[in-house]
Amino acid sequence: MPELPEVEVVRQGLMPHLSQQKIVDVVVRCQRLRFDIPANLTKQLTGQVIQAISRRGKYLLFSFDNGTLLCHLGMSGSLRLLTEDHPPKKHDHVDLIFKSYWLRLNDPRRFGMLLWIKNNPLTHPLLKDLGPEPLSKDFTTTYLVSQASKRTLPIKAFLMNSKVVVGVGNIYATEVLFATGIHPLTPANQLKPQQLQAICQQTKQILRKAIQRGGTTLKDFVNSKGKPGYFKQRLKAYGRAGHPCVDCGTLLEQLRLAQRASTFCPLCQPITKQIKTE
DNA sequence: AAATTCTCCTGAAGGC
DNA sequence: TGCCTTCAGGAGAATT
Repeated sequence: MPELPEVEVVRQGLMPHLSQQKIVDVVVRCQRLRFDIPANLTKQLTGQVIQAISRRGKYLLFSFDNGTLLCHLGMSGSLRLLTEDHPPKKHDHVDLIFKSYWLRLNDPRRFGMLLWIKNNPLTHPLLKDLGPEPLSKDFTTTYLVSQASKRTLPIKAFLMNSKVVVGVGNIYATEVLFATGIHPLTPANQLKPQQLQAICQQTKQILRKAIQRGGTTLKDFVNSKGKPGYFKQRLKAYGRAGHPCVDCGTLLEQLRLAQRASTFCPLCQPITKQIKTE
């Protein structure tokens, strides 16, 4: 499932090939994603030149002179850059066709989005309330302390809230809390500044390392060339419930938090006395 | 208001 | 073999 590192890997893979390339046609085979793909997409995009490919959180933004194509890969979406026009496979919903490239969106679970934004994309409802980029200078300990002080929700839900910080999904939130020795249920406002500093630092470090390794491939994720990422081998907690902790050997446990599996080490990430267990 | 739950969707995995 | 249930989850929408 693409989180920030995976989306960034896709962006970096597409950029050198598609920057300044003109779209000659658009094929929409299935328009029902998270939101319906706008009916006028082909008309808006045909003949337009990609000016830039940027990222905001887990969103990809393709900039054109007449607007912005906003793309979210959801859980299972992938963008593949083809150099030949292969016959479409199952769930190959959309093609952006260039002179010598085919950019193909495949999304089995259809949680992704493909939207056309006419005006400044940063004022769009989906983007305007997003929190800071975790790898930017705006994401600081001071910021986290101020945000966490007024919130009682579990730190893991807090970290995965895109209004607090963008791009951190279940995999990386799980890893950050393991790396910092913090129990996922700890209320955000009970964390000490020192712990929030550790969260801030580890978030940056883990995301950077994941990008360097090409992202995390659990099952679906491939970059724009169809290659998987190699960060899965580095995951210490996510997906390892029932396996020994890499630091102390205790069997990792799993709980359910905000509809998501949360794996943690009961010894390295102790629950504090204040936390309710039910 | 903040916190929690529901919802969309398909494919894989497990039970019988 | 097949049918059923459960699970995986990003994030907006709905509800508490």
